[in-house]
Amino acid sequence: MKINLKEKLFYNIGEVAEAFNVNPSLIRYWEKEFEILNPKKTLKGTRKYNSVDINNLKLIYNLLKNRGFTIEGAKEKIKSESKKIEIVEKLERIKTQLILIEKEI
Amino acid sequence: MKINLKEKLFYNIGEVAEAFNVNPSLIRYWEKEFEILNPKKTLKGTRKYNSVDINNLKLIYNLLKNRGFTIEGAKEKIKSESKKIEIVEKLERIKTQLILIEKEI
DNA sequence: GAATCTTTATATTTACAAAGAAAGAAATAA
DNA sequence: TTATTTCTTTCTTTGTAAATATAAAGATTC
Repeated sequence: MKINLKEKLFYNIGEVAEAFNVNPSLIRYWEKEFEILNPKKTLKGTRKYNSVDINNLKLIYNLLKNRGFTIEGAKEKIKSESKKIEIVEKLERIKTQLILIEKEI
Repeated sequence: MKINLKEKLFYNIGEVAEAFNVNPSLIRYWEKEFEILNPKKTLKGTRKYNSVDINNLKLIYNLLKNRGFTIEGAKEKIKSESKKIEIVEKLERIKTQLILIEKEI
């Protein structure tokens, strides 16, 4: 990324595209393909990217442009990663439950 | 894979293609793309696949068809994996050297 | 004659870009 | 200020190039 995207709360597609050095159409295309990419839109439909959107874009960019995944492959990867996170969270909750039980005993 | 490829020492391209449920042309195409794929050939040029070749095919198939890599991405992945293995081997050799030195002291 | 070979042509899929319309922003005139 | 013009950006839809996969052709081998 040329420009650093950490000054504003929201960015337009042009700024984002320039930062990633890709065509704006590509950013829109990724939006169609990847569920996680969901920038807010103004009433007239202009996209507004916040830091979460930027991070998701970084993730997608990395998988596609650096790590050599296909779009489908990247989708799967993202899904399985988020599943892993879910499982870890589940285990964390179980852990705190168990600690509580231990204390009661 | 439909058929299990563990009975013979060598298989022809037709058997391999059927086992992976792909077109023979695809197997030849992958051979052009992936250096690691190097089946022996008879004097007349007929390909003979042994277990190493089959394993390499499994690896390639898995990266492309299951894990969603592009061809280029899969090539990179294979390279970086083999580099990892090289490094581990290097470290193993250093370890034995160090043990020898320790004993001398 | 069924399977394989190489080379070349073609189909299919994937990833991205172009085109024309609409909206936004900036400069200029009333 | 408030219209008006002008230039830029973004929109969606459609088109297209590149990558990937397969098929065809003609010759050769099993």
